[in-house]
Amino acid sequence: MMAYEQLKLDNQLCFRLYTATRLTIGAYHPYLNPLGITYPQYLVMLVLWEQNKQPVCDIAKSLLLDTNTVTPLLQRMEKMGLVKRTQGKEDARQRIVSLTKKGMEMQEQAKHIPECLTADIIKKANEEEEYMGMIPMLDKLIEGLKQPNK
Amino acid sequence: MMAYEQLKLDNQLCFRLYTATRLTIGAYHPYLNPLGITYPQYLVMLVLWEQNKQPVCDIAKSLLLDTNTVTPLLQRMEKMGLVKRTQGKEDARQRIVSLTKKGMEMQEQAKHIPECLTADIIKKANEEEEYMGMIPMLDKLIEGLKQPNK
DNA sequence: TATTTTTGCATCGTGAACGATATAATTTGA
DNA sequence: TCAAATTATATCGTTCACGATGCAAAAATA
Repeated sequence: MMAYEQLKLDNQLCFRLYTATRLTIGAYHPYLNPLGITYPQYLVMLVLWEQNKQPVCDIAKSLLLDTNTVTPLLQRMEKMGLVKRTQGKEDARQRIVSLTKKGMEMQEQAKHIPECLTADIIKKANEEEEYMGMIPMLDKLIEGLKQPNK
Repeated sequence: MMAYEQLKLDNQLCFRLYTATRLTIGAYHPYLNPLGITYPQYLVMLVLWEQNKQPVCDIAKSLLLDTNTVTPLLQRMEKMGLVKRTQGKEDARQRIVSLTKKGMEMQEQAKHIPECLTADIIKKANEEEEYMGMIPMLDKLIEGLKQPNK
């Protein structure tokens, strides 16, 4: 049985994206484990540190995720004492998510993570420029594909 | 409260990788749904079409995954009638995974998926060269980070 | 050879992703 | 104004990822 050339794993861009993502998220573990949060939870923290008190839908929009992913994530984070969720005043459907004291203080502990991670990647895979060079392509890819989530 | 510049979502390479991956996998849905398989299952099929009859560990190695991810995946695929798993003869610990007739026939239906996907992405996000240009960088990134799974 | 270590596979538990669906509040528009 | 459509959130079920752990077979080593 012969594989079609185009079906070979080695010719798949998506498989590379998928693998690179998994491994890169794995590289965050040494820094996120001490904080007790996962990578998706870290992303939510980034969003809230940048802009506190947001309805669930805005957080979801920033992360290009649906609420059925974000809601349980926030529920776990609330249970951990990182955020609280209050009823919206103007729009009663909305749940406004805000950082607790603990959630705000975590920013200080997290502020070196990006540079640590860059350093780790450079050390293991060399050359920073190249990775940064991917950014415009990834952005274009995301922009083109993100329609469903508006 | 001010966010540190480096903690802004917009400065995160990994978030882009993560999002681009999710959206790209999503772009496979129109083609994988008719086959009744998921994207990770499609990856397993790619591996087996390229080389039938492999122990679980080899499949896992190809995909840079651990057996605790691959085993349940294969169990589901066996239940769907795509593969069968037999005891290894030389090494009794191994489970040899092979394609069923149904699994082999699926290759014919799948052979146009890569070009369809490329066409979709080009149509939505323009310019093929750029995405292909990411391949060497992703490979280097993967190579540098993949140590744990050997 | 006997013991230790490693390897291959499996199971369990947790946390995402995401399709499908539900519910209530808001908005639209006939 | 009142029904219909939309929006914001939540719940449920399934499938991945993956850490932790267990077990038996094989390999390494004393």
